[in-house]
Amino acid sequence: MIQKAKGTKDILADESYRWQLIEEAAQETFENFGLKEIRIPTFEYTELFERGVGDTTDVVQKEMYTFNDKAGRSITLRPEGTAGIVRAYIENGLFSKPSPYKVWYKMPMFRYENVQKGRYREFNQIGCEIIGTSSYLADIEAINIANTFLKKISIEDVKLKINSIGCPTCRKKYQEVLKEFVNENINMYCSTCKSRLDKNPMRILDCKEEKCKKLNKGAPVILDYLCEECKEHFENVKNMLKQLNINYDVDSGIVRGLDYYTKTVFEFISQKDGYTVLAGGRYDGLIKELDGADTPAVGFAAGEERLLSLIEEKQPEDFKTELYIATMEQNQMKKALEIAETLRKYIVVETDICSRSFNAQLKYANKIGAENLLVIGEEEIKNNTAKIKNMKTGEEKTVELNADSIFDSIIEFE
RNA sequence: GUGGAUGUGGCGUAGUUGGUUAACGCGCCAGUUUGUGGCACUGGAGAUCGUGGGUUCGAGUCCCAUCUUCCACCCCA
Repeated sequence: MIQKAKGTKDILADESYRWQLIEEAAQETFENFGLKEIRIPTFEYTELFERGVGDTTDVVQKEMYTFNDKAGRSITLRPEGTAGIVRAYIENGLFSKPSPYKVWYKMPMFRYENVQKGRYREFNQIGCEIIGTSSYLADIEAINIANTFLKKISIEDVKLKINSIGCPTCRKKYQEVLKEFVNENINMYCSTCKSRLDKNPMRILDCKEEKCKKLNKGAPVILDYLCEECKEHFENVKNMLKQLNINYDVDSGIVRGLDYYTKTVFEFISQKDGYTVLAGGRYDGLIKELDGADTPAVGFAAGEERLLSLIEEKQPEDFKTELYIATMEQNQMKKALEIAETLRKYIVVETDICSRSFNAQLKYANKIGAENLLVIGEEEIKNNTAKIKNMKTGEEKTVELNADSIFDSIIEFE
């Protein structure tokens, strides 16, 4: 038997409406902030991610779905959204649109990693990008949008953590100090940390090994080495969050695994599951890195599967069939279909499509939870009247055999 | 990439130290019921026991390999 590919998921008809709920909430939230939806290709040339996301990152080094197409071009299924959107921004000359350029998206991402809780190889991200402003107010806007969205889908059990990782200038200074600190005890660190020293020293602070954690005590903190501009930016962000009553913790351990981040980074972490449901930050250097003009930007992305797992207990109502039309014999089908066609402008109507017996039709109507039942037989056609029944209460009513009269009595039942 | 657990009709399970046509509940379909569903009863469809090897007269049961799913590490949303 052919199974679904590892790390993928079927979203069946009895749960797709929960996804729609989240997606509708997302669309509403983003639109209320004036963002419009963008859709970009599922795959790009591999180079985009190597340069955009960073070729030393784990995502690029070991998690990409990369292959050669028939003409020998290296293609990669997008592992994240930002690089592609920035590519589209540059390629389509969107800098000539009113600035800032603000978009949101909802699209599947692909990462070849081992499956575990809240993690799939094909997963869906909902996110946004605000391109063209360096103001701290844009950082606030991003966090504010994220916060509003999470509230709208009733996710309260999350903690906002923020940090600033500075700009290339102050980060360079900091990394030197950090390297000196680590170097004093370098042979006591674990082997991965040793290899991180040159490549990406800030990752060392993120190490989960007990001995490394201990060694890291008293390590210099990036926040103490921010340049004037970065420092002021971060202070402004914190002040405004306070004024807006958005609770946050400053966590100097938040480093982010993608190379393009600068200054403000933030994560909303689930208290229950411990994983990040939404994360983002500023990426002032990315557009230039991808051969665009020097343009600041900020954005975030949320994992839809993770959001969903947090609201699993809450089961909103799926839609129900409001009227089932049963026929005694199939020569009443024409009438049934005519009435159904008219009523479908307003309500959900089902009729028999299995050539079932009258009795079997009723059983089916009951099983799918149809709210009302209309029976059409020889008599009804002759007298042009029929009985309509509320399946829940059992209440019955005689109506004229036309859409208006049927619709009216369905309304009356409610 | 590393480590642990798992796999029997659509779903949830049973299957005794290896022994005849793999069982049960739910669900699905039909009938009892050519004029009203839910209840009940009767019948039916549906499983090469994850896959491939091996041991054996004989494997759902034992051995090996492999895959999936779940969980953890790494990393990330």
